[in-house]
Amino acid sequence: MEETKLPRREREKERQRQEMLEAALSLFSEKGYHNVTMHEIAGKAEFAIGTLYKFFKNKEDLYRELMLEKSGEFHAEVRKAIEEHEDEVEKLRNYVKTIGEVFRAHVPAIRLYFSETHGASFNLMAGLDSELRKRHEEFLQNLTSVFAGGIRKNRFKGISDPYYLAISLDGIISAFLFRWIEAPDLHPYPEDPETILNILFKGLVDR
Amino acid sequence: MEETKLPRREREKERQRQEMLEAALSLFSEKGYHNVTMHEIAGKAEFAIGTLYKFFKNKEDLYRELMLEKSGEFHAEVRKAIEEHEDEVEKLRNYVKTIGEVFRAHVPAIRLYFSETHGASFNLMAGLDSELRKRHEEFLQNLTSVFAGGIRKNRFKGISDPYYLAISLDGIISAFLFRWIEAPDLHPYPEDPETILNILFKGLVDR
Amino acid sequence: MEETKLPRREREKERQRQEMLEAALSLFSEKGYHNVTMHEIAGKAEFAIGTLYKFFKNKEDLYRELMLEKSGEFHAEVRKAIEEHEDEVEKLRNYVKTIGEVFRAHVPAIRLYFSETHGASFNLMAGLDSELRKRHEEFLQNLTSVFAGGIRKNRFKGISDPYYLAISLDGIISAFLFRWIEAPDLHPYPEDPETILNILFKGLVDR
Amino acid sequence: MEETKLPRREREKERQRQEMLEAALSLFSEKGYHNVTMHEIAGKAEFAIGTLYKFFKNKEDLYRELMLEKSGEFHAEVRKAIEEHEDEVEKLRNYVKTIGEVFRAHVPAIRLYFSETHGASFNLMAGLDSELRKRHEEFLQNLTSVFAGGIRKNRFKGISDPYYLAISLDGIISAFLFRWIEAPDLHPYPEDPETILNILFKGLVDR
DNA sequence: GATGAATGAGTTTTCATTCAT
DNA sequence: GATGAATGAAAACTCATTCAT
Repeated sequence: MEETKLPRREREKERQRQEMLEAALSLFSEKGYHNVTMHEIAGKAEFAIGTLYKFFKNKEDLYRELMLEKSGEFHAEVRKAIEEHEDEVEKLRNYVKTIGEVFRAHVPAIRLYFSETHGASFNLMAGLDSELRKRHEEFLQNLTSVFAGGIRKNRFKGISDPYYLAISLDGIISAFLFRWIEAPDLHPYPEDPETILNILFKGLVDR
Repeated sequence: MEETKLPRREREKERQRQEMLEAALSLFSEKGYHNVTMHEIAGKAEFAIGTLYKFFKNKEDLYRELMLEKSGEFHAEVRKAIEEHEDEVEKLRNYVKTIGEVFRAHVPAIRLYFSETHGASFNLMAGLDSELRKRHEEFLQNLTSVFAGGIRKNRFKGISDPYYLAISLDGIISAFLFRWIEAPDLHPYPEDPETILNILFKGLVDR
Repeated sequence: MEETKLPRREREKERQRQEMLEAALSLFSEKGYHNVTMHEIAGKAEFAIGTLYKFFKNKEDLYRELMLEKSGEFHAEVRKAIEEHEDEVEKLRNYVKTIGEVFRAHVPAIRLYFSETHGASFNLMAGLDSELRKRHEEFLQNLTSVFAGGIRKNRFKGISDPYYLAISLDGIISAFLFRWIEAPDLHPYPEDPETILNILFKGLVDR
Repeated sequence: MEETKLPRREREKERQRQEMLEAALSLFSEKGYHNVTMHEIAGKAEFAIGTLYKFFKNKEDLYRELMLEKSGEFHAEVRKAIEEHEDEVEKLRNYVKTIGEVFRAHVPAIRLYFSETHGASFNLMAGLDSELRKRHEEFLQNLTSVFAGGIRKNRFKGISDPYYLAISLDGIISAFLFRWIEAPDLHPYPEDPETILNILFKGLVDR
């Protein structure tokens, strides 16, 4: 019985940490990093400000951990989507579909993520930046392998470099998703993954 | 000689304004809006703080005017690139090439632009946001017309919706440029526009 | 013993608040609202500037609360002086005497009070102004009742309107007190209330 | 001809000075000393800021001169009212009447005057204060003489000290006028001087 | 002599962070 | 271990005043 005590402590602690991160995410995504105070976060999470600082060294640290955690979950889901199927076309289809679902499920985190990866944080948090970028690059490598594999296996014919194809698919999807985030009703993300994939597969053909 | 007197005043004023905007741009793009103080900007532009406030009502106003001005120049150059040629393929080629040049010429402004259009500004400056987005949307409409025209004139065959093609080309280019901005040496923007256009034209073909 | 714990917190807080108000009063009364900085007040009260702002939303708020509190104490003492006695002449006598004592005890507050009620605050703080004036008007009504009562009960004969008599007594006392505030040694406030009352009672008689 | 040239210059200068003082008076009386900027005054008077500083050493100086000038006019009119008649009762009657007219004619100046003499400027402008007070004291001496004269000549019987009577009449009138300034409709200044004089003459009589 | 552009000291206010209880 | 009162550095912005043209 005694041996569960500490783990319970741990679990309790982790639960509190999550509550704080959740409060922070919701506030950051709504108002932006600089327009949220540590007191607000503590208040929303229903902890004392001192307690917040017990869990996170400072505001930047809190932000960093939040971003890393969310980006971890995010990439895990997307990577799984790619690995799930054998066939490369199916992998791509599933990727396009999954990323839409993930976005829908995590709008606040995504808003923050975009702001970090495509955006204004600049040197704000140099360290965080580089970690997120590393993960993005890793993911691009995964996607590159899918394209390379598909070409090798003659599943489809890739005239362009697989890495470039990966960057491009990522860019296309980002463009659609970014527009969707800004105005979900005006710019829906295509239900059918084919809509997006076809842009690459046969978007334009020279006469 | 007397008749140049008043214009000279005006020109002098405009020159000062530009110096202030230039200083602001360089600082904002390096450190981000919230990490730059008005004193820093005034200092870098070599004016007293009071003088800065003579030209711009407040920090937000300075930022807004900076963004609108730069985005105006930027869009003008890109639009010209599209309108310059008759042939649609040539239009696209020129667009891809020009945008690379524009980026190279205005790195700091672009960093800021990305941060505003793809980024973290949240509600910070609702008015600016919407103006910049409007311009981007207008540009996408221009690009859509190019695709639609090319298809109509049988210059190339577009399987996908022209609007989607516009979004996609924009997305692909953004992806390349964003990577280039982050690490120019590691991720050069393709010299030859064909490299990017081919991703759309024959990037991938179903077996 | 435990039950005193929370009240002690409260009492401690109130004590600090009073220290801040006291510092503010002394500075405001010496130099005037606009010539006192929040840092000065914090410094004099021996608190950090942030602590001052924990207690008062802003400078105006601090001023308002100070004035309302002091004016409350002030009016309470004077009203009590009027209500204490049965006989109207005695009421007036006691009022003239008490107001002198109150002034002597609260010189700095009085200086501020004068500046607000007879003075230069203009539209600076519309809300405060009106509250203080309301209280003064209420007090004049009390005084009017005393005069009316004295006349009704044949305690003395009032040729003039009781309300005018109230305004006048207030004006006479103010004139004496204002002069005393400016130069206590040169213009002492009459020790004997009769000196002032007699001005009204038989100051001047037509031949 | 030449000798009129300089006087004309002088006169022109004085006219400009008056325009500046008038603009300042209107703004100060409306918003209070600290809420008016030198630029506002220059703007309202339609002069350049530099020109304003040619006429007045600084803001305080402008204020001082404004107050001294207005108080000079004011006291001259009132003194004249006292001196005009032979009979002391008539003097007082005329004084009460005239002061009401002067107030009506110079509301903005009066507001400022009250704020200076009964009010909040404190040490703001020690020098000014003392000059204005000196004039007020002089005026009280004039009034004292009237009371003393009236008593001596058996024109009326003064039970109280003539100086005290002067202070009191001044206080009564101030009380009425102050109320009138604050709310002219609610608290009109008595049309008939007798209303006020009777408060002193037979306001209250012991049974 | 008039002008008004330029100056920068000084003010209010916020908020990340600490530490005694 | 949690708390939240206290801190004070730092930022945006104003405005009296000067002085080159």
